[in-house]
Amino acid sequence: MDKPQPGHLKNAGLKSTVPRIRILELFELGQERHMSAEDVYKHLLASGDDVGLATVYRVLTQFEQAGLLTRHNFEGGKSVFELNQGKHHDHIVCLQCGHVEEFYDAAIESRQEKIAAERGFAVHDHSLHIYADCTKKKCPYK
Amino acid sequence: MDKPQPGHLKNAGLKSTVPRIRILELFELGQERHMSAEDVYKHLLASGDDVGLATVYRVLTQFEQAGLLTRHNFEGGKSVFELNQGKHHDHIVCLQCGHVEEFYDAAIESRQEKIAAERGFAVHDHSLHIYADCTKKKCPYK
DNA sequence: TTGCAAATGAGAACTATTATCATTTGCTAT
DNA sequence: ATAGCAAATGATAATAGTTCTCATTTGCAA
Repeated sequence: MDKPQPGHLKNAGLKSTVPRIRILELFELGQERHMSAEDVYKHLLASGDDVGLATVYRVLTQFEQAGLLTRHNFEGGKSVFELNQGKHHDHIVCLQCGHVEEFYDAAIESRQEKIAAERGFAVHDHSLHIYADCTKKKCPYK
Repeated sequence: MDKPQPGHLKNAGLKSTVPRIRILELFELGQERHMSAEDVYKHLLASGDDVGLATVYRVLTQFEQAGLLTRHNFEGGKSVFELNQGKHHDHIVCLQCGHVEEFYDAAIESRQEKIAAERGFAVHDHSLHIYADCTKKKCPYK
C-alpha cells in the first residue's frame, strides 16, 4: 500500500476518523500547498466526501495545534494552512492572483535574531509576508 | 491656534468633514498609537462626537489609501491602524504582555526587495512581525 | 443663498469563524 | 464479533469584523 499513514494522527494524539484522514491526505497528496478552510471543504466535496464545514475548521485548528499544519494570516481576512514539513520559510503573496511563493533568506533570519536580542527579546517565531504583483507571465489575472 | 491642520485632508484630496477631522485629531493628538476601528469609534463616542461605525471604517480606509495611516493585520482578526509618519518600520510583539516595539532594519528591507525582484515580483508592501518573549524586566507579565 | 455632488449614519448584508447540540462513529473491554 | 460510551461529527445558529445600501445631511463653489 501507498496511502498516507494515519500514524501521524495517532502520534499527534488524535483519533483516526474519516474527516481527519481525508484532510491530511489532501495536504500530503494534493497539488495545492496552501489552502484555506473553504478550499479544503470544496476539495473534499468535489471528491465525494461528505464532511461539514465546521468539521473542516475544527480539524484544521487541531492539526495546527498538533504541529501537522502551519496557519498563515495573510491579508484578505482568511487563514491559509500548509503542511508543516520542518523547514521554516517566509512568503511572497501576489496581490493580483493570490499566488503564494515561498522563500528563505539566511541574512534576514539572522538580522531578526540580532534585532530581537539587542532589544531584550527571545524570538519565538515570526511572520514575514511580502505583498507584491507578479511582473511575469505566471500571473493569470493580469 | 494649535489644532491639527485640515490641510492634511485637502492635500490628500479629501473634503474636510467633521468625522475626518475628528479621526485625524485622534491619531495626531491622542495617546494611543495603534487603534482598531472599534477603538476609534469608542474614543469618538466618549468624546461626545456622533459618528457612525460605518463612517469610521470608511474614513480609516480612505486615510490608508491616502497614505495618512498604515494598516496592520495582526493576529486576532482585526485591523489596527497607526499614523504614517513617513518612516516605515516593523514590529516585535511580546507574547507574554502584548507589548509592541517598533524597529527598522535597512539590511532586511533591501534583502526583501532583492528577493522579490529575483522572483519577478514588484513589492507593494510587506509585514514582518516577530513574536517573542521579553527577557528583560520591562515585561510586567513575567 | 442656493444647488448638488460628496459624505454620512443607521442598519441590513456579508464573510470568516466558532459554538451548540442531537446524532453518529471509533475503539475498548468483553 | 458486539455492546457501551466518550469523542467526533454535521447542521445550523451565533458571533465578530467589515462592507454595502440608501435616504438624509453637509461642505463648498457659484
